[in-house]
Amino acid sequence: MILTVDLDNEVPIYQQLRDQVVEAIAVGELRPGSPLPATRALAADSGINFHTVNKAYDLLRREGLIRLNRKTGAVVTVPDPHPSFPADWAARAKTLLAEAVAKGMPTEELLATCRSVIDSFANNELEDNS
Amino acid sequence: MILTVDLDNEVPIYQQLRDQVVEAIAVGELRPGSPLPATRALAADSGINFHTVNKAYDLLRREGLIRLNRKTGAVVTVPDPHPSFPADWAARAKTLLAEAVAKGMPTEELLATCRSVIDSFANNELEDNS
DNA sequence: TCTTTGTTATATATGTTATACAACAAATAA
DNA sequence: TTATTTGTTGTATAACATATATAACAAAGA
Repeated sequence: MILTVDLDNEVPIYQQLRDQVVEAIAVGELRPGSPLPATRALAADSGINFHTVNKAYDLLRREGLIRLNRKTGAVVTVPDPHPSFPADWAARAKTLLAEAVAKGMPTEELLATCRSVIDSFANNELEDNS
Repeated sequence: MILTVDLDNEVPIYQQLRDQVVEAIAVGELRPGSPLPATRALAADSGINFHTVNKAYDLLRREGLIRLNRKTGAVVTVPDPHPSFPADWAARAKTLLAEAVAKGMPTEELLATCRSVIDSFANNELEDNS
């Protein structure tokens, strides 16, 4: 599990860490039961404050993606989706898709991009099973 | 052109306004040449400060979606996409799609949701032509 | 001239982000 | 038992983002 931060990026550090963990779960690099680095270790390796890592882990915990305790550290959980998640996600997807349409991207290209990204997740999952 | 704001929403007001304009352009409710409300008028109608409206309009201008001048006010422009836009957009789409996959949403449901949203844009465009 | 429009400037209040230092509690290893 | 490692919590500070308030300027049109 390799996590990196870009201090020059406008995206907050804790959000960068959160996004990388989410993508790692999506591609199957992290599965239910997989451990994440200890907050202090990750902070030292990344050259950032451990409170910032703490905030990223707390966000992931509130999203229901990881579990935290003193015994095992941070561990990926089995997904337990809220009933409202699909609708909430669709609303955010609408905003993102609208931006692309407003900027003149053809709708076929939008769907092709989404399909390509999703396929890249699935393909990585298969590779990890080998 | 009806714009509303939700002060209890965690999303910043200027971002809410920006998102609504983007969606209105995507569905064809706003087209190249369409005027937007004057900053002071919109601020008064929404009960917010006109500087906040100003910030939303400035963001839309920097995104290349509207044009601002003293004569005509804020006007929707013809989309002039940057060459890097599709790649940048794909990176953001990846983050959003990864979240849904990590939360256990089936990939077919993801694509179906995207397709449904895009279709809703296209359908509204046709309705506006009548 | 008067009004309307965008534009710019300054100031204030509140919330967010990130860091720093410190201490506590629980589990594990020596 | 002692020492270490882990997550957890607290306070403090600095920088930046968000939103409001008041004010003034410039350009176009009625």
